[in-house]
Amino acid sequence: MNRVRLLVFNAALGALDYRVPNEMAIEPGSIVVAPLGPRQIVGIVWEPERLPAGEVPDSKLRPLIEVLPAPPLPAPLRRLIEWAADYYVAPISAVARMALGSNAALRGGGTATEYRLTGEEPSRLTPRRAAAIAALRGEQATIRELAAIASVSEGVLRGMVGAGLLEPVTVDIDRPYPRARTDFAVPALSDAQQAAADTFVEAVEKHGFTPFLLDGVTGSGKTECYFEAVAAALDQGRQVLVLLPEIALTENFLRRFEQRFGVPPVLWHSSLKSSERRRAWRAIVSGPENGGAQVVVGARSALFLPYRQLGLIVVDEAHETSFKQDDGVRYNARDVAVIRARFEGIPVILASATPALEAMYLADTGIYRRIALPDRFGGARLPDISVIDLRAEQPERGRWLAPRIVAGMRERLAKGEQSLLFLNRRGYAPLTLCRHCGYRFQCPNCTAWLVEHRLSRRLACHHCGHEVPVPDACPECGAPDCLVACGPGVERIADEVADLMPEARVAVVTSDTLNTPDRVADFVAAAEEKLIDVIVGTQLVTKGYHFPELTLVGVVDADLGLEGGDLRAAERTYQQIAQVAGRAGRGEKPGEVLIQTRHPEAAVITALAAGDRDAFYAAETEARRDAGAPPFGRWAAIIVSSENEAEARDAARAIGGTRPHLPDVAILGPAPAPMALLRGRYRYRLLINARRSAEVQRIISEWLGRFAFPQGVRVSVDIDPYSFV
DNA sequence: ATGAAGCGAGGT
DNA sequence: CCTCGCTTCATC
Repeated sequence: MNRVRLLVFNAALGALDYRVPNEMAIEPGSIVVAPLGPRQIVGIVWEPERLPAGEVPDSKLRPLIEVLPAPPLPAPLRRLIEWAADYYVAPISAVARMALGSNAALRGGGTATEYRLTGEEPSRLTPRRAAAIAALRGEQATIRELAAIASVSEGVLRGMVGAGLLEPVTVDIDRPYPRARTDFAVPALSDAQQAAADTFVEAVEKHGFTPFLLDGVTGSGKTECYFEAVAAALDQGRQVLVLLPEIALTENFLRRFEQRFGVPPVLWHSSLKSSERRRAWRAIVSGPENGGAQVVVGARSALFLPYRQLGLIVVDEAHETSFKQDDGVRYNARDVAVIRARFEGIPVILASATPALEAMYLADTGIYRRIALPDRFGGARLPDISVIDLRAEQPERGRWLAPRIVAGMRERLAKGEQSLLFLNRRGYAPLTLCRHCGYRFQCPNCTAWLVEHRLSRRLACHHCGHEVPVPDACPECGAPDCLVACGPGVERIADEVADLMPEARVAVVTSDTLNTPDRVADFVAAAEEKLIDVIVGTQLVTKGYHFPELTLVGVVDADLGLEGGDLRAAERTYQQIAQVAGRAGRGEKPGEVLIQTRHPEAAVITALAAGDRDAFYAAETEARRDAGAPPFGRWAAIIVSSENEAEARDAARAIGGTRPHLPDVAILGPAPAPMALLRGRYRYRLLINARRSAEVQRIISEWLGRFAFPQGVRVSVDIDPYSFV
């Protein structure tokens, strides 16, 4: 009897045993189709000793149906999946799912029919067709995807196909990607860059697990250094994965990549169209030969893909908190990247100007190899940083910018240089209230105020997407014209700049305004051509951009990130401000940074002002040590949620009532989570603080494994949480 | 997950 | 005696 164990993509089922038909060739990692009741499911052949399952007699086993035409998941990836499931206390099926692109990709081959505009412009157009033509210029995708892009129904587009406005294009799913040329444009590196690049190249050629921390100040040219390591891996016929924190970075990044290698990389992110995803996945699994993927640039979800021949992983902006996934499997891509490199036996480069404290600690203790680039490229100097004490230097009434920032911007405008104002708050105002009765606009689904967006004339919740038009009268007392905006968002700051300097050209840069690659490209081009004088932006502007004429950075509210009692608040504030400060003075002209705060004495602010990074890390290290926080201790959260408040509370209390009592483990709660209502679900939270030596994951899974909860209750575990909401 | 089976309440 | 809506159970 040829018996085999499958990992199936369902947490409740987990592992099921099947019989292998005689003529079928399978091995661990094979992706197969199996019968389940009346249905067919996809499963991955797994080593039975590594995937426990209930005993089922041979006589009950049904035969596998077929092996899918995709390479088996390699052993290092299977070990990584097991590791992540254990470490993050997540169902192994949920982790394994991230390795598979889509069901369609598993079949591979074949063609897809996409559509594009024919360019015909008939004299008479219905409004929907006109809107579709405007939205779809330059797009080519399936009808369904085009319908989503143009916000029209599929029926409209089908009608347009019939009318000859759209034409079908047959595309080969597995068509090859162009080859990268490692000698396309070899850059001239500084001595420090060359030394770093040489170290990376040597590690890539030796081909063993080596974790690097590429610790280089903003503007030091980290990317050029690791591009040489990428080139070395490609020359060896291996693949490279470059993880980036946000899709906003890619436009800029892609350009630099193409300038170095002559072709764009293969992209992987959540908003790929289905045919793009299919093509990318096939190329990734088929390896670097024959037009397969050589370099994959992706968001964190690219980390679990079945690369055939991985030779190097790079995590750029490795300190970014968006590498931490906050729903489903709550993994941190930065940490998992290092583990993957270990299983694959390859180097991994974590690049950052402001490394996470954990990474600094691992570098200090010699576990990571630190490669430092302490100077800016081309002799540019780091900017001068000064602090504006808002209690002493107050903005005018009803304004948010202190006179010194305004004077600085006027000076830059007169000289034809650019200014950047940073405020990590989208919209016009974070809170709207009625001056008559005091009514505050709150989200019905979340514990959060509705944020006024004046550009779209709406009040929006930034957590669940709930939106309402701004009303004319108070919904509570009915008084007309009584609503007042409280506090500033970037739109309000932009208004203030326009008021103070009517001749300045102001650009608001947030995820609302830069929501497509085209808009990002337009913004970058406009900034580079000096068609913008003042940029007002959220954290989107803190990274990646290089505008030589930008010489003044103003931080509107440095205290914003320090509120809320978040474990990493100080670190994140330091990183954000250091990153945005790094946008100033990247060219020949020196930069200046002005930081507005009400707490100029805070350790973060004094360290920033003094340019003393070591002082900040030293203070933060001691604070973490005292709090038993990472890297010295461990935190974990258990989040219990339900649409029914009482159900969530009861489940959380039931869990709390059976808490284990262990000497190395402190368990706090349950208490309502800081966002007690999120997307319509009531949330309770338990926090676990443990010594490093405690086996937190085992304790939690044994603790929670005893419970059976009602249908609507979800219990999720967050190991090493970043977000404390 | 997801469909089938089991079961009590209420309707014809 | 049937149907509806709900819970429980099995799927290898």
